[in-house]
Amino acid sequence: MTKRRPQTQARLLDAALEAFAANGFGGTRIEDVCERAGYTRGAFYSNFSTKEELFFALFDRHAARVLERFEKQAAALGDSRVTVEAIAAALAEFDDDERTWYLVTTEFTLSAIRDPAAARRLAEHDARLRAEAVRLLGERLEHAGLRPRPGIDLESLVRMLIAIREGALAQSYVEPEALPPGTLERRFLPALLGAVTQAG
Amino acid sequence: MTKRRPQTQARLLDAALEAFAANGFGGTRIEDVCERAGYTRGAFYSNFSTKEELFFALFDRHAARVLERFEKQAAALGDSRVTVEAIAAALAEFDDDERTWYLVTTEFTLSAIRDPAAARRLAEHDARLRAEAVRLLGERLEHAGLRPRPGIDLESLVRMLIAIREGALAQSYVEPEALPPGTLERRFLPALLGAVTQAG
DNA sequence: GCTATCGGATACATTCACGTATCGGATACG
DNA sequence: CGTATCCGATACGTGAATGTATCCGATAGC
Repeated sequence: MTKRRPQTQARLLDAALEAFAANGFGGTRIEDVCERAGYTRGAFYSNFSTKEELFFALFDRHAARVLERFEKQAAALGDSRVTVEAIAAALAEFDDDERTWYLVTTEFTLSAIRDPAAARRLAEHDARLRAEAVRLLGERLEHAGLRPRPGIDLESLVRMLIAIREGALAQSYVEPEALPPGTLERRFLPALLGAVTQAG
Repeated sequence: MTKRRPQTQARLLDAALEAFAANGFGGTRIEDVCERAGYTRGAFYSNFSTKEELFFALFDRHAARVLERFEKQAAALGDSRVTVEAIAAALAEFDDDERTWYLVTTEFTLSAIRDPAAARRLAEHDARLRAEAVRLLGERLEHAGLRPRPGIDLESLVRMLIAIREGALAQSYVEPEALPPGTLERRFLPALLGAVTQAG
């Protein structure tokens, strides 16, 4: 019997995302999640056994969605012309719900740094995402008539771009008015990308 | 009467740092901190009123120490000659207890993103730290016979360097073997710094 | 449509962390 | 020294979040 079940789980996960983003993992009670989802704690314990399990389930769903969306974007871009500036501009754009994800994934990252099992899980997902990013960035550079300078591999470059994105977001969310998301990317990525690539 | 008092507070703060780094803010009980420090909860409530207060006290102490250390480094460097590579190398170095600080400050940042009051506090501290960094970087660049290219201000550049540092650390701590701390800095900072500065 | 099973609600007991109030020992001061 | 005050320990009460056990309604198979 499984008609309601997936829906219930999905709603609980949606609610958990909201709750964790609003109050953090430690700061949300199981009942918070249930209230947001429109259930009681009975429903929760019928579907999950601990708050941690819910957290991990949320991460897995989120990871799958991010990857899926990313693959679609990569596929959709096709053969369009690009420049270094265009690549930088694309990296300076942010979804509306980026903030919510940022809060939850960063907290997950923290737990992963403390817990080897979670770290493996996170590393695996990140590797898949990076592979897509490497593919996408490689295509874009090729279309722009560029290739990495000697000593620069795309994998590292992607890691660098991710680091910049995450680090810049942290500052932007602490001081949204002083540093709107994308500011640092727009200002520095063209120079950085130009410096690590060459014609060819 | 104040002989034991500062010592007790210091020990509680040390213990809190350990505990928060190990289990996160939400995940540590006040008693955890007291046990690590070798006291009972009575000592805690005699010195602090809430766990949040302890957290802020810890943060303030850390901020003061970092600033102090930073100023010393700036003073010690004096007029020595530098290159872009030397600056990059300096930014690629990490304390042993950097990891502990990273865990605690990142969690604090998350709470600050959620709470405007904490965000102001954090922004204030960060601004002081950035001001020192701007001064130091300006001196180093001058000694290297460089100045920022038009359109690049040092303040933004420092923000960028901090973003890179934090973002890279996150990846390094999740996969220490795949990406030891400093890897990305060594690989990309020379190019980045070279691209955003010019002789003068 | 009847029934067996499943999913979620309700009610309860328990655990756990918290905060306070009080006590005993140590320290600075006269 | 003696004493007043401060500091940390101990013991207790409280509230909140948790987990479980049971119940009721809904759903799928016959």
